[in-house]
Amino acid sequence: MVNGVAETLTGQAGLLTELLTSAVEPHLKKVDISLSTFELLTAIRAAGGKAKQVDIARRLGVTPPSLCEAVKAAVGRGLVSQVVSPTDARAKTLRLSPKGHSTVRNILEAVNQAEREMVVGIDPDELQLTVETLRRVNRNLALSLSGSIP
Amino acid sequence: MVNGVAETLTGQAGLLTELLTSAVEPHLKKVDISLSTFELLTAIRAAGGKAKQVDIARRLGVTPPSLCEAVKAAVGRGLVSQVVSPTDARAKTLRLSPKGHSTVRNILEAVNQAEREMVVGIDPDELQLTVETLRRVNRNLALSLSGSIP
DNA sequence: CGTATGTCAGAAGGACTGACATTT
DNA sequence: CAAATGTCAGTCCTTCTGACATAC
Repeated sequence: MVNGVAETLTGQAGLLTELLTSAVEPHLKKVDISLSTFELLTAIRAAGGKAKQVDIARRLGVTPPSLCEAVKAAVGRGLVSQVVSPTDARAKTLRLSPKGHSTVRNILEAVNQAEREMVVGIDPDELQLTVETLRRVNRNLALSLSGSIP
Repeated sequence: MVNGVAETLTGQAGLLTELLTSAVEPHLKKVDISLSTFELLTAIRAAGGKAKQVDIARRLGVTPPSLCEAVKAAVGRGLVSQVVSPTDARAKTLRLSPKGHSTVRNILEAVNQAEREMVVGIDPDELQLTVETLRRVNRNLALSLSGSIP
């Protein structure tokens, strides 16, 4: 096996994201929100009320029509508001409503608690080193990825 | 921020799996196979020709009817063969055909190359420690997850 | 006039639930 | 007879592509 450590590394990283998703799912179900809707809300939140729909679509990696439907549903549920841009009458900027804000905050609180529990009993320096190593791995991967596009 | 390191840890782990998926996607498209089909093939391969459909369904986390359709498609494309179990006439065991085997092997080769490239220039001991840390994090997370089910 | 933005309409993929035949 | 296994039928959700109106 020429590749053992890297294999287990990706395996454990994948397992981590899978477990974290499992930890969040019950809280999403509790407020009857799908994972993709949650990602939409966090993307809007991260953009800070300054993003047009096309920007959010790019950030989420979906097409404008797909985002349009998702936004329509979120608006219908009172989580998001659309505002026509003052500087461009074609564009609509997205903002979280108060309800949307509190919903995201509640779910993120659950995520944070899972994150706190998962590092119990582990040396902070060791964690820091792990994060650094993952960063370097990701940089390598992103580089070899962008290099293979042409 | 009480939770900084853990946040970035999950962020970097998520980024790693995302990047790895991006690295594999072109190779899947090249042989016109979806990610879910690829996961089906690897699950069958990992089971070593001894698994019934219901076992594979559990491993993949889907319902038996869903697996049934996926299997039907894979059989139709000559990637998988169904064999009625000698010991239980209700059950069908799944095996990869030669074509299925070579398909999986080709894609895994691409995955392995991406994995090799992503650890270039990183100390093997550091990688080993990172894997160990991730294992412990995952164990913590799995525990707190199973503990919150009742 | 060509481009950008959002939206509508139709189609496709993937998964689910419920019902069912067969076997244990 | 009750449970397990695979399958069929129908539905739902999500995303996509293509076409279009409006604004830049």
